[in-house]
Amino acid sequence: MFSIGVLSKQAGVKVPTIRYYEQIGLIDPPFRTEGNQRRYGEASLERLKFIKHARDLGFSIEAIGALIELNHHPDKSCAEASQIARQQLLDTQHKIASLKRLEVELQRITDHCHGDGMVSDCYVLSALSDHGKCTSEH
Amino acid sequence: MFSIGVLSKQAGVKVPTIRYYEQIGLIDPPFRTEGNQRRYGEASLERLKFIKHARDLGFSIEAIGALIELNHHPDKSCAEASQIARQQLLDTQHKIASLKRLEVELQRITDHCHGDGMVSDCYVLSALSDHGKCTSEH
DNA sequence: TCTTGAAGCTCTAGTCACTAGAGAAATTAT
DNA sequence: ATAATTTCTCTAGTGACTAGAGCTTCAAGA
Repeated sequence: MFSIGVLSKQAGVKVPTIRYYEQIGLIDPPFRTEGNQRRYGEASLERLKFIKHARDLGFSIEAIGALIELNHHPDKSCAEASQIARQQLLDTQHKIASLKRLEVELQRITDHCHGDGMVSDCYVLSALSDHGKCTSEH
Repeated sequence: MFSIGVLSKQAGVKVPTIRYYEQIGLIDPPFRTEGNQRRYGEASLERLKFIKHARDLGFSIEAIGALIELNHHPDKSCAEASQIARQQLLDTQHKIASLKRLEVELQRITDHCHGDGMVSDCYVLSALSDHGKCTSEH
């Protein structure tokens, strides 16, 4: 049995975040000492690590909740879990593609401006004013 | 002079967002009709398009505020504008690099799971439980 | 055993950039 | 004149936390 501070360090999740996860029902309320302090066991640590890892990979709290719910039914098919992960992969790929388009535009804009002119001639400012100068959609 | 609805359509920014921008001081309060409705001119449209474009490129409201402020001093050096844009480019590149690492892990996780097994054997769930299975840091 | 200082508790409010909804008033079209 | 649409203000909600106030409990050293 360990305190919330120890759990926090073990899992790499901040103390207020753990309390927040409990508040929204993502983790179960733990035992309490007589003085009302939280005490956790190994199972809590494992779950919190799971959550942390999934958050780091970009899963939403909602998706993580669904995965945990699935985990409670070991005899069910894992099709749903697979689907959630695949969707997360697609979302990530879309974000990458979108950011790459922005990168191209930003590179073009900054390449044109060396920061040594006057504001009135600044390509950064004029490019932002005029979407027509962009080479692709975004 | 046109209404907030027309401005909204012209700039591609939703009506409540325009009011929000006014509230936080990103755009100036416009004229009002006798009946208290907002009426805008061309200058407002240009500024709103500028904001929209910069937002689409990922600039924060704060950065946009700084760029607008610069725009009010045409005789100053554009070094600061250039710096803001370069920082935005760096941020974007970091985000892309980070998302690419996540993509690799997600791809690996989903490749291992065809969704036809049982939850108890699911690679998605076990991979999320065990960071040690990851091939790179994230 | 006492004391001190760290760690814990609850609760509220703030972050960012909006978005949604209620209920009333103004404007536009028929 | 009436009906339909738009606009107004205001409050509250979103996601995923983070920060702070003011209080209590715990663990370690003297």
